Amino acid sequence: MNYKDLADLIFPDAKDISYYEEKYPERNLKEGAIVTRFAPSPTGFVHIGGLYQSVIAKKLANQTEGVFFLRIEDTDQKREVENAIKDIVTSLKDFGLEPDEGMISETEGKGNYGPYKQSERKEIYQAYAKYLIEQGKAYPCFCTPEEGEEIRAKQEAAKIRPGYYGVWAKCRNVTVEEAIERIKNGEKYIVRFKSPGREDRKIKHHDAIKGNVDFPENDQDIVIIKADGLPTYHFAHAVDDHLMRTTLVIRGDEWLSSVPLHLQLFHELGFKAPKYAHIAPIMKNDNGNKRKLSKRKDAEAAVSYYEEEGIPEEAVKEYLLNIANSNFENWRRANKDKSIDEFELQLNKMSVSGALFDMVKLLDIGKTVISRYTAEKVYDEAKKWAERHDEELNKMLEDKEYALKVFGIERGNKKPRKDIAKWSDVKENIEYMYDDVFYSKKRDYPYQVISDKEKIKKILDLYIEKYYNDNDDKDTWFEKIKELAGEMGYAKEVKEFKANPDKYEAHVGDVSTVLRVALTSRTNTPDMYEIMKILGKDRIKERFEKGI
RNA sequence: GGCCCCGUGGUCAAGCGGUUAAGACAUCGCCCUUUCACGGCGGAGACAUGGGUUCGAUUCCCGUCGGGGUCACCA
Repeated sequence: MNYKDLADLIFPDAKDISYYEEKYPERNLKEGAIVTRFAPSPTGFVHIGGLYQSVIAKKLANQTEGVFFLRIEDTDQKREVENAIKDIVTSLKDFGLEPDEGMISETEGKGNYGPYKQSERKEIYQAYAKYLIEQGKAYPCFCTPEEGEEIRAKQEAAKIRPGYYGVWAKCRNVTVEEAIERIKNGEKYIVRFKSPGREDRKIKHHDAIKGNVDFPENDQDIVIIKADGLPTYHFAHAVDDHLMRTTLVIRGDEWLSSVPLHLQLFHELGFKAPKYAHIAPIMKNDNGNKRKLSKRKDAEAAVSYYEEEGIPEEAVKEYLLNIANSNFENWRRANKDKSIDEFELQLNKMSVSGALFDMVKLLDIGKTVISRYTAEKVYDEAKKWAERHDEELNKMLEDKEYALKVFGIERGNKKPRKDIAKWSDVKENIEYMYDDVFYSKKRDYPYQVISDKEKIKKILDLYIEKYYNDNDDKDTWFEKIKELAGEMGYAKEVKEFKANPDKYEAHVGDVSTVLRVALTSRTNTPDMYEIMKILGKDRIKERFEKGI
């Protein structure tokens, strides 16, 4: 009896691997094209780190006219979470990161290298596991999980390196005959890789991001097929990325230390190994210690958070690109109107260690991104957000024509307003332009320098009766406020006031403040001329009457 | 603990043996301005540490300290 008999006994129905090799041929792409993927496991919501990887992967594929695909790694059925796949697919779509190939919904895949869900590839993994067994490069292991723990405990007690290797790999030397007999007797087993590695030898790895990294060879006989017949991550990675003809594996750097194993697997399977790019995670400061953004502790770890807060997808992507390649910022400044698709990402410029997540910076980018939008776009996005998250704002925005005027204030000129960082800022920013909302809420009138009620009333009355005219242009409009200041005995120019502080009680700016506060109940607003234009005389008058 | 990686202002980071050690965000001041947001100008603020190597180290080497990752029938 030989390895072949053993392999046939374990996987009687498995196809010969030549079947798959022919079915999934080399891709016919131009030289240098990168085939890469996002390969999450469906264990919950999409993490910002996953989005980060996807942004990078998609960009690299696009830049090189390659392929970006989505593969679902669901080989651990215990951890699977309902709707997770749907969530992954829609998150990518929301951020404009649709894969060229791979899963496009909970159940459907697109492309010629599928299935793109690992649980549907069971027979493929088994074919390759069988192939390894036939070659004596893998073997059935009869150790129970409990025995495994015992071995580990002994190793820890003896302070030696833990794991299934060398003399500890009990089943490695079980003869074919014995193995066959034990299997026939119904003994439970898993399949392990027979590692040809030696811990005292080094391997060299060149990572596209981390650079040159040397490791000891892998000598662990890791399991490749679990008790449930599904492969472990390592084995599935080797088989899938070979068969899907991946050229560049982009993944989190928690995988870096598995590289020796993976390279060995590729080698023993007779595959050409892909290149690797291990990305440093996005971190968070936690009491002086850095740690990865955590799904459990940090709201901002979930991609859905950004949608809920109304932070534009574009801002999130720009921020991520910023972390990826710090020269993005310079590029952006030099190319204000270009699409980020035109920016060329370089892997070797990526940071080797993890960056702290900076919400302040993200929001700053959000402000800039939104300031570039037209009133129409601001309206559309704000409306879309309001429909999902803010009923009151949604109602305010029903009158599109009016909303467009409001959003049009100081927008579209060379120095557009930068006061909205995220859609959830919008309501607070515009609510005073809506009578219903404005009058329904409790308002303070924080008058400043001129706070005497009589004087305020006089200013307001004079202004609306004598000076205000719907048809004034901005210069005339302001000229009149100056005249009003003069009539009140205040300085018509701020400079004059500053030159003669004792001579005047107040100046034109203070008069403006009175008007502004009466109008909006706040001391800070965008351009008051434009606000008055939109409000019109009747509403201005009404506000003056109520604002005293 | 073993192995691997990393250590430039508060944060993200240029730098790659000789620099007044860029830039961005944040912060402070001034200017612009009827307020604010913007914009402009300016300020403060950094090479973890100790040894080497060198005419000269932020840069190269070693140690120390600090941080991160990994050591599953999880990915």
